[in-house]
Amino acid sequence: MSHRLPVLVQTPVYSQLAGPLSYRSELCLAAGTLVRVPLGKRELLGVVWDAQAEAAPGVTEQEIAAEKLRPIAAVLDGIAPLSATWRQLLTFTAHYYQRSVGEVALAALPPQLRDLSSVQVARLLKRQAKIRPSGGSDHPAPADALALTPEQTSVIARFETEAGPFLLFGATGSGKTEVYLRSVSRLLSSDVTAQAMVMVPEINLTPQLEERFRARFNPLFGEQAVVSLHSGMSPAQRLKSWLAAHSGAARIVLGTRMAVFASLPRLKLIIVDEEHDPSYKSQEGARYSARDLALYRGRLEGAKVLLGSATPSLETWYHSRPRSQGGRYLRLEMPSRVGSGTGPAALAGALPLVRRVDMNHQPKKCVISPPLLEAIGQRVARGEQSLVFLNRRGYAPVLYCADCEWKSECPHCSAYRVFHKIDRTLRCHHCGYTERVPRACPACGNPDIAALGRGTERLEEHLADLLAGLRRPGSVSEQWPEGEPVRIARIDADSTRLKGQLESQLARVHSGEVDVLVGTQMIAKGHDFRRITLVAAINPDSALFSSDFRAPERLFGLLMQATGRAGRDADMGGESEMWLQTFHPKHPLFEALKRHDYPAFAEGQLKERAQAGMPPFSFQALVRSEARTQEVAQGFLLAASAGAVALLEAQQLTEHITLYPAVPMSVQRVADVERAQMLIESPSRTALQRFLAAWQGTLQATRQQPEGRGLIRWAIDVDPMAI
DNA sequence: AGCACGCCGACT
DNA sequence: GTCGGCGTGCTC
Repeated sequence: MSHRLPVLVQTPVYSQLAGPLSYRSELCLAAGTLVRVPLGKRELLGVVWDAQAEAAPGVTEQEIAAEKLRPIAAVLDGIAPLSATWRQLLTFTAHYYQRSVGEVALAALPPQLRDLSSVQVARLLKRQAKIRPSGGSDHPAPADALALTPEQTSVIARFETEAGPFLLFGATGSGKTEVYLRSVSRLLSSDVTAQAMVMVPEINLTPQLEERFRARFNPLFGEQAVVSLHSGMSPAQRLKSWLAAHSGAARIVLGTRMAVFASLPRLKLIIVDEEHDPSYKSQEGARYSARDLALYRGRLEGAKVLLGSATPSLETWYHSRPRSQGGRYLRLEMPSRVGSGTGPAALAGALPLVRRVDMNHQPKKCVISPPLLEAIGQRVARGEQSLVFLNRRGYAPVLYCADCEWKSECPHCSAYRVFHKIDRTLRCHHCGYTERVPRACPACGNPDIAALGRGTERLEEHLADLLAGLRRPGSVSEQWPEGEPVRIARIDADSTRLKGQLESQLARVHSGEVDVLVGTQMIAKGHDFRRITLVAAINPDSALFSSDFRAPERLFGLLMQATGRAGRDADMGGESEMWLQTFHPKHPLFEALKRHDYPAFAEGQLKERAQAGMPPFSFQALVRSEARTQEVAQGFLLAASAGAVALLEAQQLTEHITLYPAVPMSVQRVADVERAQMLIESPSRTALQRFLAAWQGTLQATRQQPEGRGLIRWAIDVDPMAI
């Protein structure tokens, strides 16, 4: 007897094939089974899906005659079927973010699984089974013997006894990672099959976390206990990690946002470190938030969820207000820094002093104000390190001709090309278009073209100039009778492009070889610098008056994180400083930062958001469209919103949904493609979801109509990060 | 999305 | 006379 099986393959929503496809099979395969199926001339990886699954939004389902069904090509029977909760997680993700289930589910599997034949997979599994080591010894994890601070002890106790989800609100350097390690350790020792997932925002941060987890857990649970999942791994490594997690052999999965979709049959704990980080929101394909999905998945699977941050997202902060006021997460606080135990008790764990330099009272056009320069000089003289932070890479953001007003515009984007002095190029940071710097103005021939503004390259050069007279202490030698000159290093996306460069640069800083480190936000995140006693933000003002309502939140988080880089060694903690050069020293954001007072900052922001009816007090979605001309891009959105009005009437949602007009995106043209967007807002998440699901069909239909002619693509971004 | 079929321009 | 441009159409 032959069965009719629904199978998901990787097809996008707008392909008319968005729902599961039907195939014939002699075997009645369980939902979740991986198969290979023919589609047209191709053979694709598919997942047997649940029979009752409804069609994708905007697609009308039609039954295909039994005799026209094609048979399944192969069954990957070495791999256990994906669980019902995994399927539910992916179904939810697809619906919530308005994509097809096939696209989302197949993208969540390791890419190599899609290319491998069933024979190759079987061979691989055989090899894996052979090398599987037996579990580790039952020695207690060595580091679990270390003393915890009272704050850590109390947080762990509450985490164990209460339900969550939890927000671990801990200052930088308060020992959040130790809490993660301890919670995982307790779980895995008390439940011999339990699995845990730990997410970090960036690939850069995984090696250092992986090292700590391996050191702690490999001796206990064997070599396969800890695996990583992130896009920097080779396809083969990713498949291996994925299979280890799926089979239950891996007890701990570390990874970036993609890890939230890993198959973990015995998942009991999910940790989201630096939960506020925008990297958790995907900007490609399904625009999912791995943090939000972690919470959903935790609820679905009965796993505890722990979000950690020193500067939580305002959404999380709001949801973690006291339960008596309607809060849904439990807030656990660790306000104090951990002292290393070697320094004087009074200084151990002190937070850096925040100093504001009022740039209105400094020499005009100075980049490093005299008092800051003086302070950096003092650090150099004492053999301490400084970190100078500027969120703009390259030498200068624009070249300019004073004679004819020519500017280094990108011919393909509505943006300026950035001058990179190192290789004498003009580079567009949006489309990558690169040219050699012209010797003279390309418009009028004036040989005297100027660099406007500054990036990290120029700052590095400028600092070298300013500090040229200084000598490193104790460096007098035959070669340097007056002592060696100050050493400056730069860390940004350009100086760390090649593999291993970031590591070697960081090693130079750690060894004390570098006196002053210049860099972008890359250096503000996570890296544990021991000898830095001064951090300076050169120009943090630009984000203060941004049109993006989330800009202050991001700036505060970034500056707080940067502040956290200073004085992590307790011996120096009390004397370390964070310097801010600003034209608005009295701005409430800086006032709160000075007091290290995130709650006050958050309260102010939440008040503003509540008044303006913005998230978390409302829910948003963005439709973006791309075309050769701005008229077509906006015309498509305009036509689709006309359809939306009728839809809202029919759904009786007119009162609950606000449609904003289509506007050009802030960077209107990228790589010769014009971009437009349109905001949809609602105080109710359910109403927004209902509307979007129905509107999906209108958007697809609009594309076929005259208004859709010339449209390159469109996409919905639910809960967008930036508007 | 892939991959076909299908009809008009510059090359061996 | 062919190779190849990408415009529409189909895939359980």
